[in-house]
Amino acid sequence: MVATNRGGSRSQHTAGSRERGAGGSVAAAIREGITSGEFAPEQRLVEADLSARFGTSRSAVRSALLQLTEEGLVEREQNRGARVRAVSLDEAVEICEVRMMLEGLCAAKAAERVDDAQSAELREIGDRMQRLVGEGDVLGYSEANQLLHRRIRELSGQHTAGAVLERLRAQSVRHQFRLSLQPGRPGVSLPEHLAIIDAIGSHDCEAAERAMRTHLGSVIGALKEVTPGGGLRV
Amino acid sequence: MVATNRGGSRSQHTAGSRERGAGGSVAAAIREGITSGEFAPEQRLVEADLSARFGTSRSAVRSALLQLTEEGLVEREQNRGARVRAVSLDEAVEICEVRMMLEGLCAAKAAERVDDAQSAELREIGDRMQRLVGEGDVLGYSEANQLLHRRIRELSGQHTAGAVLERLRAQSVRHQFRLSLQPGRPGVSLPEHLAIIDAIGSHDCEAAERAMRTHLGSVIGALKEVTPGGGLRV
DNA sequence: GACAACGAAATTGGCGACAATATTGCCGAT
DNA sequence: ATCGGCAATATTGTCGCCAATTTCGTTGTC
Repeated sequence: MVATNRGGSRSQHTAGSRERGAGGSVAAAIREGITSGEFAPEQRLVEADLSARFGTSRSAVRSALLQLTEEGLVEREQNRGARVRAVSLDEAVEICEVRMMLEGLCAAKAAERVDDAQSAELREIGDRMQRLVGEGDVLGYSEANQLLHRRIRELSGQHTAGAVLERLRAQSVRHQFRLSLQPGRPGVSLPEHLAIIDAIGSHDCEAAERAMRTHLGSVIGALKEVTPGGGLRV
Repeated sequence: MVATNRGGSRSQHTAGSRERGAGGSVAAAIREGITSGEFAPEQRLVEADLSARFGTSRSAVRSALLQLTEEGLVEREQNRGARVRAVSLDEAVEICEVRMMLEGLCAAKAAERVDDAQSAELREIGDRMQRLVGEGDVLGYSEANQLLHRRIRELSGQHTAGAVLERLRAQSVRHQFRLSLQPGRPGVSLPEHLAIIDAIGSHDCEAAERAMRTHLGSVIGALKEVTPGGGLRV
């Protein structure tokens, strides 16, 4: 018995978020439901209901919920089921502090690695952001914002940091969205974004890290200001 | 009712870590096996074998494996089973870069929050490290090293960063251990640790962050030097 | 002798059923 | 009317079984 054969040569992967099998697609569906707001925070996620809804078996839902628990999107209690995890404002701030560090790292690495075509692409995103702010397209700006951050992450080549950031983004998407709807917010964050793009384009690692930190520091300040009550849920 | 040996063997784990249910304790056992080196990298983890070994059902092992996959400790391939994930040197370096940022954050926050008793505790750990290095107790020094980093994490009050760091630590424990056995290594890292303790003790956030970054930068350098071949597995 | 096709063994994936536990509604006593 | 105990329900936890897939050994053919 046992088969302790080792030494297979698997190419290293990036711990990204590709789904596996049927259970994975169920997890993706539930994740989508949570991030899109269809499933509200603290809402109970009953296994039988979800299995009926997605037309799969209960065990598929079960393993999906287990996976999402690890990702920090759902909470489970012994014999009491799963529910959508509500991240408090304090947690959202903590997440932003981690982002400040990790995206700072990614920005520095990106500044070190980008070629001309790539920095031109970033500048194009910056131009689009500027135009969208001018047009008052808040939703479009929010999308471009996410795109810019993701692109910088990708350009950094930091798979570990990227995986961590992707998970944290899923957890705090609700706070992010709420913040993006705040009037006057784009006017503050736009120049910060442009500064990041400039620093990366001129291959200035330190400036890129500093600019990214400044930007996320500003996000933290805005988060605290919007809900000064403290650890309220959202 | 055939030989339905249920409830067979559990309850011997009073494990302090708040694992959930039987499946959780199985996950803890497998995790222990991986981090302790009992299960080698790339070694196959056959569900039936593990269930026999731990006296639990195959589904418990199955869900445990799923959880460990999310934690980044095992890899799974469709219809081909699970195996212990081998983290390459490149990945270990990436992990250290993330640690550099996140532990830097924790050090800064710790410097901001510690009271006198806590900083005295840190200084005591520093004294112990110094003594252990003098005695040539490499293993004891490695333990004290982990304790110091963990304690700083705890003092920082940063739960999000702490959770990320804990997961990354489990992934890179093998590289960490290998590095600690390197001759001359303690002599290099000891003063770095003492500098961190000093900075936190004097409530100097910036200095604490800088000292922690310097320390982990040195760890990265040592990692690269020990295995200059590149992305070899360990 | 090498190679391809075939078949048997091993292993995982998924499903339904049953047991354990928590929650809810109900009833009676104070 | 309220509170505590008790039964009914709802939901999760766990198990064994069977199908699907991969892997490995065998055999036949060129």
